[in-house]
Amino acid sequence: MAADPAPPLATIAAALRRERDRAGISLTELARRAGIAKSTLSQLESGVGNPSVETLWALGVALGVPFSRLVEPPTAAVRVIRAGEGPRIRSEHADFSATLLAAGAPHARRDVYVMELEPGAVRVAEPHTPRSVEHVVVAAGRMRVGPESDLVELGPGDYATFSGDAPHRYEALAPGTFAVLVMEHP
Amino acid sequence: MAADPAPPLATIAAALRRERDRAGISLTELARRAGIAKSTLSQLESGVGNPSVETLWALGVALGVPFSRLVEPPTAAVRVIRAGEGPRIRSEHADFSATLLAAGAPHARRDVYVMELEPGAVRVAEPHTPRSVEHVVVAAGRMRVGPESDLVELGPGDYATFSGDAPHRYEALAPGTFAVLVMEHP
DNA sequence: AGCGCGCGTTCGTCAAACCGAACAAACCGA
DNA sequence: TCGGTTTGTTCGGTTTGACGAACGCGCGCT
Repeated sequence: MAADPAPPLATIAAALRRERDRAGISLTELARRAGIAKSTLSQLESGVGNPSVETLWALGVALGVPFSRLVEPPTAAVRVIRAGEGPRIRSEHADFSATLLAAGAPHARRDVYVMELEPGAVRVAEPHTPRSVEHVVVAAGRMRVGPESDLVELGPGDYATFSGDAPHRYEALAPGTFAVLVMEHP
Repeated sequence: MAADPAPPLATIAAALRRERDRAGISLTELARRAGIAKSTLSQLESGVGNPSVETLWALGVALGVPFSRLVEPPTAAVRVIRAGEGPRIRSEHADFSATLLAAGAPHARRDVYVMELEPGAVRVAEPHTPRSVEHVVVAAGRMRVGPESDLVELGPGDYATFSGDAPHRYEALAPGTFAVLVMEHP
């Protein structure tokens, strides 16, 4: 249960590079924003050296990413699991079953919502945090959800997941629609 | 979207102490397991000093906790949010509302399930991973859930969360009951 | 070309993280 | 009461991470 065996020297280097050019800034600029010497940053991105927490923290802040994105390895669009589909776990002696919809991304932050909406109204969400992922399970009613380019229709028990960093929508198709929404941002 | 303003010098100290005596081992012992000098550990728990990533990592491994539990602030316990309660986000121009049920624990792994069960059957779950947390939102029907010591009854839209490291149960009270279950383990 | 600017790397210096040992205090059994 | 053990803290010495300056390179001006 435990532990991460490998000291993440290389992981940090990779994460640092990745996040930096995602932000589209130069090494020099990042060093300036983080208030650290660019020589230090250079070495870190080269995979040598073992930064102090303060240093790495400053970089996390400057990059606008949660600290631990820099230290833990990376992760993984659009899937639908219809009610009754998906890997099922059955109890042998009870009327009970559970379906695994999404295995935990190791270090994602996930917020759980209940969402209610009525037909006619369309909620269009502007893209948020890059690499954020949304999960929806419809509890009652019907709804159309997903990225604008790939809308799907869901009924009770249906599950869908898609990237939150593109424009997407929620639209009820029946009165009394409500759903459980899990927003996962890295 | 960003950032954690406060450098976590003190957070680390606190987390270190907390996790260590949760493990029930002495400072000396922990230092030995982690392969660091006990003097170093002593200072870290005192809140002075700014550990290197390698050092902190070694401590994380020795304690059997995911690295970032040591650097991010702690979290919470057993709560019920009834349908319609809780902080609500309303759209001003649509029949839409969302309720935040659980703010993301920074680095929890969360698995999302849909669970169906019929009355008469009781699913009793043996405790799993320490510090694991379960979230349930009932989609349809009624169910009784929670730790054996504190069962609560939920209807459609109701939400409950509780610790998964104590014996707990799921029990349907009405036919056609199904729920969304989020299991979060650190 | 010649110049200036910003990029990222490399080199010496200094502060500090880490270490090992020595330390007082608390605890336990004889 | 008195040794022996274990607790966690404090004290020099060594290693090393972070800094600033200097460097080579590439690009866009004039």
